[in-house]
Amino acid sequence: MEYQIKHNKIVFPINPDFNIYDICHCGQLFRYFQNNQSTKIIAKNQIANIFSDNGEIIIECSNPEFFVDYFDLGTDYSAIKSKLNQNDFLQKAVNFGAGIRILKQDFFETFLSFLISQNNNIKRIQGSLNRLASDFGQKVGEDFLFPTPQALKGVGEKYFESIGTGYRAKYLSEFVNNYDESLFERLKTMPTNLVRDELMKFLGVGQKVADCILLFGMGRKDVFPVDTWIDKVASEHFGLSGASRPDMAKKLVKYFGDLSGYAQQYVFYYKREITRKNQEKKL
DNA sequence: TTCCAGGGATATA
DNA sequence: TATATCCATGGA
Repeated sequence: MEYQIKHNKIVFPINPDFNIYDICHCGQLFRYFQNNQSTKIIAKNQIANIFSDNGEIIIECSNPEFFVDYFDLGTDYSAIKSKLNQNDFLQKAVNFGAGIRILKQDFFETFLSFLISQNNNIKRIQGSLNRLASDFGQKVGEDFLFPTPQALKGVGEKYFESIGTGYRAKYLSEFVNNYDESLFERLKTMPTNLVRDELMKFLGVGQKVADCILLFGMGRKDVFPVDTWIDKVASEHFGLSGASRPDMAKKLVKYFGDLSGYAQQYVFYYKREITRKNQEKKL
């Protein structure tokens, strides 16, 4: 995507390949805050305010290079979408969530976020993560950055229970106390299947959580995380009814190849939002 | 009140 | 290897 960096801003024309509402609501990040005027995203130790003005999208931040990478601005999403459009269901999903981008999020933050996510709902995940940030993250103005691994060293199960993570508190405590900064460096050049095996050695990490960490925290697109929503779609629209979730993931990756991660996000967002809107109609 | 949420650990066969 | 049960908790 064509963009310009001006002082503390990234600027580009409003276009169909970037929609901040789609980006925030497609379930890949949890620490976003929206009002009528703008959207604030806190990612790792960086803060961005995103708004539109005079036909342009403006991403205001102190570190533009960080957010050029974060929003994956170097990737041509039009090309990806036109390939996915060859599938009928994907065409609807892509049309619905046309402004999605797969964010390149921090490994440690993604790991913690998706440990909390299992058998949980997005509202509660957001609440837990924001309480974690306000208790252990650096304060910048009225905001809190995501806590560093060092800041969370020694934090116990009781604390994680107190921020509403339920039975996952044990997983979180184990992770922050065993986390080694060299982990990401060790994994980042390994093949996806081997990385998945390594991630699944952590308590509380199964294939789905591992695949989310691979997709959102390691930039791997050859994964298709299968959660309850993807399970429904795979059963209803891809002829995979009755298959186990790992089997669904395997078949979906075989079909979508290196575009799997993108396809998964469009499908997840579409299915979840359509279901939510249908439920609102019934009220 | 019951069901569900970006599932996984554990026990059992 | 495959299936059944249990796990905290807030929202609908």
